[in-house]
Amino acid sequence: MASVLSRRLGKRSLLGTRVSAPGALADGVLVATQVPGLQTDLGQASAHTVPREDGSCAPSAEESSQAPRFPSPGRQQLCAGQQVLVTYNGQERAGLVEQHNPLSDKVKVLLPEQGLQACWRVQDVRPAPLQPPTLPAAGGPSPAEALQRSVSSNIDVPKRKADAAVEMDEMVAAMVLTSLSCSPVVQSPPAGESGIPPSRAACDPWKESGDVSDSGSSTTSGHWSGGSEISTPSPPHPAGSPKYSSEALSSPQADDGFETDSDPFLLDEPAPRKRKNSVKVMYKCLWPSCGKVLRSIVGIKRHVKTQHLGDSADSDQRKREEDFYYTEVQVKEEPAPEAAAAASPTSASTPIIIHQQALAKPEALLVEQPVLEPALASGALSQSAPSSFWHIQADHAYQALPSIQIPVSPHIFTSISWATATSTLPSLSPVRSRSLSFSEPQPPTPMLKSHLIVASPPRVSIGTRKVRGEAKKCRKVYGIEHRDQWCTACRWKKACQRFLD
DNA sequence: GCTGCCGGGGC
DNA sequence: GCCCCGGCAGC
Repeated sequence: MASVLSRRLGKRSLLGTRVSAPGALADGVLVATQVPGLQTDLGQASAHTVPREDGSCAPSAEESSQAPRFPSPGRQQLCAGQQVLVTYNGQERAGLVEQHNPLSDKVKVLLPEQGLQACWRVQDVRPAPLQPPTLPAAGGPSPAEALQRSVSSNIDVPKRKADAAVEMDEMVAAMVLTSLSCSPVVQSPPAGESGIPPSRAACDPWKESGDVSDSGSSTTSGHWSGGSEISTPSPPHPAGSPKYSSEALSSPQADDGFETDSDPFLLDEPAPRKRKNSVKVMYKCLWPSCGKVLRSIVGIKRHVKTQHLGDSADSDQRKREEDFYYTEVQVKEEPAPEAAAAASPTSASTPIIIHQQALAKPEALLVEQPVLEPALASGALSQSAPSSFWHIQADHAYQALPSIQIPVSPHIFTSISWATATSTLPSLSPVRSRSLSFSEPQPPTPMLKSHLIVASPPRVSIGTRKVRGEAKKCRKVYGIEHRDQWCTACRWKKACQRFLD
């Protein structure tokens, strides 16, 4: 258990770097390595690392607090296979660079002597031929300094026993808050889409890809995080980086933005308020006979821009126009086997398209994620005229009506009866015969401004009170004296849900 | 009058 | 959201 806790703490630690020794220690569990006799004060040690905006850590004690916290221009770039020296167990060890992640300044080093791999911060790794540990270069750190620097890689592994749970709770709380700050729920309304700040836009792929694993340290898409679980999770990047975006794109979970099971932060956690009844906002292309549905604004914008508007148009004008060619739709997150069966192969076989536009603006670097969720039933829409989902939701639990999404054209006078919906959702009560009708005053053009179209069943009965059902009701069956056996609706003097007509 | 249930309201 | 109830309408 202690090891598990330690492991969880390791994965959740935001404070710095851990060193794991999977080969030398049992089961590859992350174990804090400490330099003997160099028990540094935690507060002092933590001053050695300052989290930067890109999720990496930079030494700040030596580089002075007034110095700008940017990567030093002379930061060493290590290449794979390069021989380096690292401090391991208080001793200098020769190792081979396996990977160097410049963004997070982490270097994956293979220690042949110990037969293990581990991650070091780049400043704790010294190229072997250039900087022998016992021969500090001119202006280089003294041996004492070198030792102190080496300690910084271990600063975040104090012996935590009693307050470990408390700290973990704090970390979890921080993660939750962090993720909430980018959660779709708080997403700004579409009216402000065009004014999305870059940071905001950069935040979208993170939340929409649903894959926040290795968000900070793993920016090379699969190379860095492969194998050991050494990578340290870091908070989401406030400012998006191209590499980061591409990483999110190539995530294997890119087809399910809400699948957070792989989230290392939440691993082994009791499912936190699962997405029951969660509604997801997606964006549908309104271009005639397109109907593509993407989960990010930037994705749909780029889709419209590249696929329909073309690149030749003036960029400003294009940016304005593309807003007209998509709409926001709400998607209920729930398994819908019927919808999945009805989905056309178009949606089922849609490949994941990754756009790598190194020179484009940051938002254009976000992945275009075709919707693969069967619940969306996008297959039925993908090749149809512009349409929207009417998200209909029962307003009372006793009505036991699952919310349904009925694709209709917003431009056509539409009349939907609940009986129609029953055909696709058998669990719906056929009793409901209220008609749902609405007409769109807008001209029949695809120029539909992005609106969140959410319609609930009209509460006003259209003049006709529901015809009394023929079936026996709970009242008749059980009698007044057994009122507790009535269905809830009957108890509440609502339409009986047990004995449907 | 009995019954079903809509709409409203309290908590 | 859960629960109750007044009141309306069909029988």
